[in-house]
Amino acid sequence: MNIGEVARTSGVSAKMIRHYESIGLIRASSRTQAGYRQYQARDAHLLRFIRRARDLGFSLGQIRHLLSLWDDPARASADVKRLAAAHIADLDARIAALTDMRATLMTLAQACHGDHRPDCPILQGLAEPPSAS
Amino acid sequence: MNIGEVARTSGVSAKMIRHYESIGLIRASSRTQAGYRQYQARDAHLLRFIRRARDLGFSLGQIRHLLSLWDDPARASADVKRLAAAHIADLDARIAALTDMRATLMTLAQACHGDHRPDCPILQGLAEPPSAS
DNA sequence: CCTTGACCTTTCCATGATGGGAAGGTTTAT
DNA sequence: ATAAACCTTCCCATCATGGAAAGGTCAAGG
Repeated sequence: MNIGEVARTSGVSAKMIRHYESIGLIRASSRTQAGYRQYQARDAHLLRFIRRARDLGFSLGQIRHLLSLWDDPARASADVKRLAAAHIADLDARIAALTDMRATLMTLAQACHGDHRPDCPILQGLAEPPSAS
Repeated sequence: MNIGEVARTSGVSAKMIRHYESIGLIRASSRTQAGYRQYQARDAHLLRFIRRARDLGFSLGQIRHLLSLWDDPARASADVKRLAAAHIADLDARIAALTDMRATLMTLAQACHGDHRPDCPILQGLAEPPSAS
């Protein structure tokens, strides 16, 4: 399989596959005489794993860790769970931060007439210290 | 006021103030003979505006727009409100994406024993196509 | 007057994950 | 033989931010 085909079947772009190889996330594939990378079905499997982990928001560093656990028959599932729990905590923090922004912005936007006049509570809210009340 | 002081009073780092100047988000300040940037109270005010907008998650591009509206006495508040609404929609999309990740990950993590054994539904979920059920 | 420490200056590099594009080689099909 | 569709490496860009280097300036104290 050339890189284009494995990209198609794994959902990871050829660009990213080369990148993952360059940072050592995946092992360098074999090459044809012309220098083309050659992949097997298990490479596609691995890339799909990475793709799904990315879709769940894991960083490449965390994925590196997940892959080493995946690869280790003597792993403890507790280690995987701990990694997942840490990531969930991170997601929670990000969701909370975005939700706070959204709430503040909604409050300001709701107070804004949104007409042809210049008076705007949104700009006022940005210009003045956020009132605690 | 030197850059350090205005950084302290505005909450924007000196590094970022120079950066904002270099990309034209704020005008270049006057300089002392020695080349030190000099700021006035209104510069601190402007930087605080930028800081609050950043805290609400606006991009520098959006802030550029917000600043031009802030500066325009003939603005229509509808334009500000539209910008805010677009940003709220963006926040909503990001919150939804993160919430989806969190839910999927929680489902997998809850099924994981988290003990010394290698069997792990989290890794299985990443290795296999997510089941639709 | 000189030193020291706390400022300031510019410039280059790094992050994280991804994409774009250039310049060139290969393979395949017409 | 040629064109299309691949592939290769290398460099650059994103976005907002920080770090560090190498050097100039200023104020306080010996």
